[in-house]
This record gives sequence, C-alpha cells and structure tokens, in this order.
Amino acid sequence: MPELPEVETTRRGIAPHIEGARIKRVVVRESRLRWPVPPRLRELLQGEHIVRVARRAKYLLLATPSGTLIIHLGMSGSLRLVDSALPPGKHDHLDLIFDHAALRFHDPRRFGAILWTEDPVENHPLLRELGPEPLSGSFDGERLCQRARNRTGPVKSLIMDGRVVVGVGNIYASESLFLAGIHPLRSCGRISGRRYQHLAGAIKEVLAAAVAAGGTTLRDFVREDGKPGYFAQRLRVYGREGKPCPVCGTPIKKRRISQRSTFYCGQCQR
DNA sequence: ACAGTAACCTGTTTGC
DNA sequence: TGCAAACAGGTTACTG
Repeated sequence: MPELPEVETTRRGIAPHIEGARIKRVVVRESRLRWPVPPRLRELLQGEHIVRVARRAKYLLLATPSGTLIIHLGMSGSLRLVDSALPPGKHDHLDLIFDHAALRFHDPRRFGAILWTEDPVENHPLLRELGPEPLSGSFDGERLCQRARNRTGPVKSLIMDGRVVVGVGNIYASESLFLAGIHPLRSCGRISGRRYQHLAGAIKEVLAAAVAAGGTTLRDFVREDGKPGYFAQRLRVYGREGKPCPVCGTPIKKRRISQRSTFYCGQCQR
C-alpha cells in the first residue's frame, strides 16, 4: 500500500494532533508484526510525550525525549486517529492512547513494523543504508546516473532500490517512467545522462503531486481521518492495462518485472 | 559485490 | 457455485 506519498500524508495528518501530546497508555493486541513489537513498549512509552513526528523514506518516526518509535506501514498498514472508546476492529494491532484521542495501527497483512530505538535514529540498521529523499536537493539525475553505472538489469529496479533513492514503490515507479518516456525494461546502462535528469524530475513531479492529492487509495489505504487519498484518479498507467495511453491512445501494457506488475505504454516509452 | 527471488501474512479477485 | 491459485501498495534475508 503505502509508498512515500501515503506515508507523508499520514505524517501530516497525525502530527498536529499528537506533537506535544502525552501518551497515557499503550495497548498492544497483536505483537507479531514483521518483527515482534518490543515487549517492553508499554513501560517505555507510558507517560512519554511526542516531541516530533518525522518521516524518513517510508518510516514514520515518533520522537520522544527518551527514544524514537519507528513505524512502518508495510503493504497494508494504516494509522488512524480515533476516539479511544471506539472498539478496536480486526487487525487493529496497537493503540497509543492520548488524552483526547488514540492513534490506532491497523495492518491486515502484518508486513508493517513497530520498533523502538534509543540511539540516534539515523543509525538504526534499517535506516542506515538508505539513499536520499527523492524530494530533497540531494537527489537528482546525476545521482541516478552514477548509481546506474556498473549496473545491469532494468531501470525500474534501479529506481525502486532504496539505496539509490527512497520512497519510490511499485505504483510511482511505473508512473515516473511513463512521465519520463522511458521503458521500464530498458537496461540501466543504456540511458543517457539527459534522460536520467528527466527521470529524476519525473519522480519528483509524480511524488509531489501525489502528496498534494493525499496519496493513492487502491483498496485499503486511508488517511488518519479515515478518508481515502485522491491520486488514484490521476494515475496515467498503473492498473490501466488495455486502456488507452493518455498521450497516444495505444493500449497500456502490463508485464511482470522482478515479480511486480508493471504498466507502461510501448509507444511512448522507449 | 551484485542481481534475482523466496519469504513474511491476510484478503480479494480470477480462473477452472 | 465452489475451490484453488494468483495477486496485492514493501523489504529483508537468502541464494546463486
């Protein structure tokens, strides 16, 4: 589910409600997520207050004075702000209960994660090797070009590699390549520097537009208030197999590239 | 060192 | 209609 725009949408939704708020209680109903929820999380968080809600790649970082709660939404996770009296539903695995509301973590597939660290969060093993933020100045065509050297394999895999650039998942990879006019199967080494600049620009453009629309809801992504994101209506190729390319009308193709469905226009993308 | 892929889960859709 | 297989937005850990 959630790629960078969905995680950023969630961050923006919850931050104003929980920054500065004190955690009254922690309820863990299911600790078997991607990794076990830390057994001592209740004691660690009880009475702490949230200093800041940040995001790195697809990780949400809830900073407290004693450490940082790291939340990943996996494929099917979402966070909602609810009345703490609202009875939990199926797959509502964890609540952080504040005075005025509860932050509720919901994740049917349990690929998500909730972790705790007391070290500087950027040193955490999961965050340490990550590439630049796509919407920051440290990501550009030159970086893509550099990381494409000595690399074989399709360009789609390059832009989905978190060590190259973070936040680009399966939907936005297809969308960015369409916008840049590059075929997803094109080999990394067979793309000019100029085209890599276009691609970097396309990634920024697509992600920024998706953030502005509140993310993409395909089936189960919801924002903190339970509403969907509206970028699905603006997808040009993803999920549109057989439908006309919005630019040239040629039917959109679908292929599997390293086990992931990939959508593109065989006419516009070379 | 790198690239490809199996594995982690549940729910929904597709195909026979 | 029913059942099984395929597939779904992510990422690590393994294999070769």
